[in-house]
Amino acid sequence: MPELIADIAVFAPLRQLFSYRVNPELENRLKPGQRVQVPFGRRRCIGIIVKLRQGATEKLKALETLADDQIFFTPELLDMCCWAADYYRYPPGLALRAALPAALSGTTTKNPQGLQENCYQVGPETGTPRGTKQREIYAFVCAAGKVRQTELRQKFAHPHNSLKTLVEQNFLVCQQVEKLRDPFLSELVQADAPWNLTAEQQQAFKQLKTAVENVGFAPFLLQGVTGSGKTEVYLQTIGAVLNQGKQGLVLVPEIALTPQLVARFRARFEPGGGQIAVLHSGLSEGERFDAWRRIARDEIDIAIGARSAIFAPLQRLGLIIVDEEHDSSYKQGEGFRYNARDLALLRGQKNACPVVLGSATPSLGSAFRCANGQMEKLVLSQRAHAGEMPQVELIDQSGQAPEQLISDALHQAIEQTLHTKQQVLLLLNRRGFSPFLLCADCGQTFRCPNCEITLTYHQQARHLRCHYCDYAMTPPEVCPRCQGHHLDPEGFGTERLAQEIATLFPEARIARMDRDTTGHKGAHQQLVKRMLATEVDILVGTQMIAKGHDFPGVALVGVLASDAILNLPDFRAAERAFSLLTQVAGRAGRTGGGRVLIQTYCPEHYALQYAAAQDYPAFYQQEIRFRQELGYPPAGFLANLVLAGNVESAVRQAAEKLARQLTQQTSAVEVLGPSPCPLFRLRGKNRMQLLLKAAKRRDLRHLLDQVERFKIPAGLSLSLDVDPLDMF
DNA sequence: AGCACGCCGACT
DNA sequence: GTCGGCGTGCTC
Repeated sequence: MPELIADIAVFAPLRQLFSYRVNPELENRLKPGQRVQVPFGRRRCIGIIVKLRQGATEKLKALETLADDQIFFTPELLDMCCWAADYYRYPPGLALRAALPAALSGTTTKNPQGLQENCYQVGPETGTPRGTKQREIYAFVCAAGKVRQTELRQKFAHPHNSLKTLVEQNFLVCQQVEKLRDPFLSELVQADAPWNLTAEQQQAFKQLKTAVENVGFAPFLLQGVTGSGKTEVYLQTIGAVLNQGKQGLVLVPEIALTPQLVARFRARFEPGGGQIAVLHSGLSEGERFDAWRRIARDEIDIAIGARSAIFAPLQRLGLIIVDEEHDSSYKQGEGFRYNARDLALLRGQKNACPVVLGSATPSLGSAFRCANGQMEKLVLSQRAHAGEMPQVELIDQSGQAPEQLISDALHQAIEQTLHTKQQVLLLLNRRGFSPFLLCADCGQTFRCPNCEITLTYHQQARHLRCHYCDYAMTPPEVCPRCQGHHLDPEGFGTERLAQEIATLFPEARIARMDRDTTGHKGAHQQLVKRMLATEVDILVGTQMIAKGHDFPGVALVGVLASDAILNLPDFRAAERAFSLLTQVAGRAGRTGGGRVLIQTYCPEHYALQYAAAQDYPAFYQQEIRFRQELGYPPAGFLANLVLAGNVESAVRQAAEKLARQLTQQTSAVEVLGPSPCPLFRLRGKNRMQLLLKAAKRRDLRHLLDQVERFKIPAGLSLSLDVDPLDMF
């Protein structure tokens, strides 16, 4: 007797689907993509219906209940997730779970309510409050009407006690409202009309508009030099999408770093009634869930977000934009190791809509696709607003004393720039004060007990910190080995650079931007604002300063220790360096006539040469030849296997055994290693890695099937990264 | 992942 | 005599 069966991806780390009987009363209410509760072993579990079919149900347990009244997976999205789970070798239930906001990924059907917060308004008492602070707050609330506690916290330091008194004395009344602390939505934006396009922008827009109107998958690479106005092309193309009654999805590398981009979308579309959902990391669980739910309820026209927004449940998707598509943050580095840029192309296929990958320095993979005719290239070679491309010079440091951090040429250029009241950016891709503390007497250094990498010295915080696991310790007064008193910081990080710059240019106003100074919320935006208000003359920072924002006042960019970027043990080091240097160079002279000085010990390196010449095509030609010769992506395919465990010898033995077994299987896949991971011990585990390299994706996939059959010894874990971006 | 079963050490 | 350590086995 055939009855209805639901195949369900249960939220558990298991590779198969599980089948359940559907009782007649639920039969008509079920659809693929729904979240349901099922009995699973001795407990109940949440899962997603992947498929409904007819079949024999005798031995099956029955599906229990629906978890929501909405569906968070459209058929296309569900398809994409299942494909991705298979491609990235991740359990389908966990892959689908990763596509949901945290609030829905729990193991119960209980959904969160939006968080509550206090909201104050003027109360019945009409006198004057006693304290100065109380009077200030009271006046502020009188002027503003209803004010949320969040806002008061921003305006006044620690208002809590004053507020309590004001409420007790009936100056204010307090009520609970749903918390809304979205920094993007609390800021008002000014309406903005489409700008006039340059001839190149017009050309690109025309093609994109045609693609948007001819329903169907169409992949594009929008390659535009920094300042060429890619955003305006996005905006007008989205306009065309909305005109078609469809929705746009915009992915950005790190939303916290791109408030300006979000502001432009809001300015363009909100005045006309466009609804924008911003999915950023600053949202609380409840807020994120609300934004998600609004998308699922089809109340949104444009969704903007980082990596995970590729799973936004848009139903009338008409365009996907991946901004700064080369950025490595699109790749999730642990758990479900998907790449949102690659999934964007897949989702475009499933949803039959165009996909635009935008970048000034496209990933080699995307450029390769264009070269093979799999993707159409649109080029913006000119800056949109007057500005000339900056002039880039390489400064050869090889003859210079190693302790001289700033070359004479850079020193002079900084002086000159300060003299003309313009701003300077200095890039040093290493935070902290100095990369290590060294005993001058016996050579003792300090390493992380978990990761064994050297601990970075942070002077301001007065501690040594591991930049991988965040372990911290107070530096000792005397050397623990020889009792000497000469523990000296060696080398430079941004903190020390800022200090050094302050002594070299005592009259300059200096700020630092890196993960240490932008830790708390809003700090990054604060720094950007100070730069824009020209309250800073020299901004020192890590690669963070190269991302996302326009600083019109910057006339000089200096790059220190560019070799450190170039010499990372990774076949993509040159691509990274080229990209970072080009991006940071683009920060100079957005309004014309900027200068970029790159200090280096190997000025002949092609990545530096072509970055200096701003010649992407030439860089691509040379780099792709190298990849082809060695079979690296995009000319080949990689998977990285990592065995981890507490016992070093057990990890080593298992890795060797696995390597032997895989080598015997096939000659179509090269098995490299096993070798200790670049960070052999990370977070206390011993780790060995095996890199699999194949010319054909099929061969690699077949070998990965074998990997899954490998019996992992007790106490060890094996993780698998398909298309790894970095091999740390 | 959970949550059970199972087989060996120190406690009222 | 038990309480409880976490090894390993299973989940439609």
